[in-house]
Amino acid sequence: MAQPERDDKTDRSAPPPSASTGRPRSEEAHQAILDATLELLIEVGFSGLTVEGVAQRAGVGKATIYRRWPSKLPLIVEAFGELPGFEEVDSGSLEVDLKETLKRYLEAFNATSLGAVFPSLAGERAHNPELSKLLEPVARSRREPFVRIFERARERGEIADDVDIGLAADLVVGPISVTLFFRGGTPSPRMVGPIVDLALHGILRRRDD
Amino acid sequence: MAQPERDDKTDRSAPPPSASTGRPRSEEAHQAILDATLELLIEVGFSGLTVEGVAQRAGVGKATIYRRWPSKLPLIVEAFGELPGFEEVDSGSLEVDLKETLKRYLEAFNATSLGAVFPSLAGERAHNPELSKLLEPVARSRREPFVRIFERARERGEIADDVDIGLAADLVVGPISVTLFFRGGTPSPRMVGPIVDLALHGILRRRDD
DNA sequence: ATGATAACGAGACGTATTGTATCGTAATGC
DNA sequence: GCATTACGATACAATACGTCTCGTTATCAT
Repeated sequence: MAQPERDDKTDRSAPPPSASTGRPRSEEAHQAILDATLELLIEVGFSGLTVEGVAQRAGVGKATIYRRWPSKLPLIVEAFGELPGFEEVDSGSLEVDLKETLKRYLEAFNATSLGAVFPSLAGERAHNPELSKLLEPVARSRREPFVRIFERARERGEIADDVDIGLAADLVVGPISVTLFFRGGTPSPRMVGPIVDLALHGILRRRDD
Repeated sequence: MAQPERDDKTDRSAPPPSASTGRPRSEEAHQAILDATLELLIEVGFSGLTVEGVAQRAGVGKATIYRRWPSKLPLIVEAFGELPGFEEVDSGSLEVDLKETLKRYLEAFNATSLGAVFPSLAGERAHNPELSKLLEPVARSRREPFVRIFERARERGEIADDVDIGLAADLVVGPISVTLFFRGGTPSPRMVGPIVDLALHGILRRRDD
């Protein structure tokens, strides 16, 4: 009681600094909470997820959750971050790299229901700077493989020097983003070929068609 | 009391069919509610918006809101639909049409804070079929101008017959969608030129560069 | 062993929000 | 002027968040 209150509201993931004794936190419970969060996030979405529901499914008390995460949001973000990424491809060909990476990108997206979860979080971001900061590395890790593919292609001389590589990456992923967010659909792997062809060669009719 | 209850939960926007008498609904209150909803939607976002807050700002009672909309969601969607669209361009040139339309698209997006509101709604869509249905025409109205631009370009022979026009539209809008949703940024009108150039001519180095 | 310490599951609690219902009042039609 | 319906205000039950307190259990230091 004489202790000043912790005003650290952002990180309860580690036990208090003075704690080298006492019952250790259950790693099993920790993982069960993350698993349950992810399951419910997929099932009922961001706004439908309740901490009570997570606690019940994980078989833990609510306090066990709040001991680790200061609020619902960081819990969701951490569970979200557990989703696996996708492997990069380096075949020596821009077109092959793009098609294969985009295919894996989509497969990871659909297999993990990232497509159902990410929009929920993205929607909250504009009015929640903390969430925005937490979400940034996740978004970046999805973009970087494409940036690297284009950097390698530039070194090989496959693309012009004045092509904005970041923009090229966004152009390739763009139709998937549109399908997901604007149209509310599930991006199909069948989109990959046409997307890459169109992005690489352009929409205009070529003289040598 | 002997009356069967209305199970129509989706439309209270019109007075009950039997009502040709009594005090008419205040059109002033109606508009004040929509305005307040839109203001608050922009200020505090989807999850921060409360019906109580809308009632207070609009200077009406909560019942006046629930008399018109069955729940918070349809209210938000209707307020959202009040946002203005953007004018189409038909200059006879694909490149000019695209750049000018995309510029207006972005200006409308930013001026109306649609960019701050749409992601919130999009995120809920996956777990709310009703919202999905309500959101569809909004999304479609933003896409159709681009589809028409490409249809006219095809008639003029500017693009090949085998180009998927829907995909082309998504390709042009794609980087904006990526910026908005994945990166949480505000799309700048300065993106328009590079986007259209890259989408039209392709990422690959042309032989006649 | 034994005691100090902290996490554990369970659940009560205060606050806030949603959506319903009920006030007395005000506006419109017959 | 009377029936009818909307009005603003507010009380209400249900639900969720986040805090707190139970009695219990696991680990460390001695």
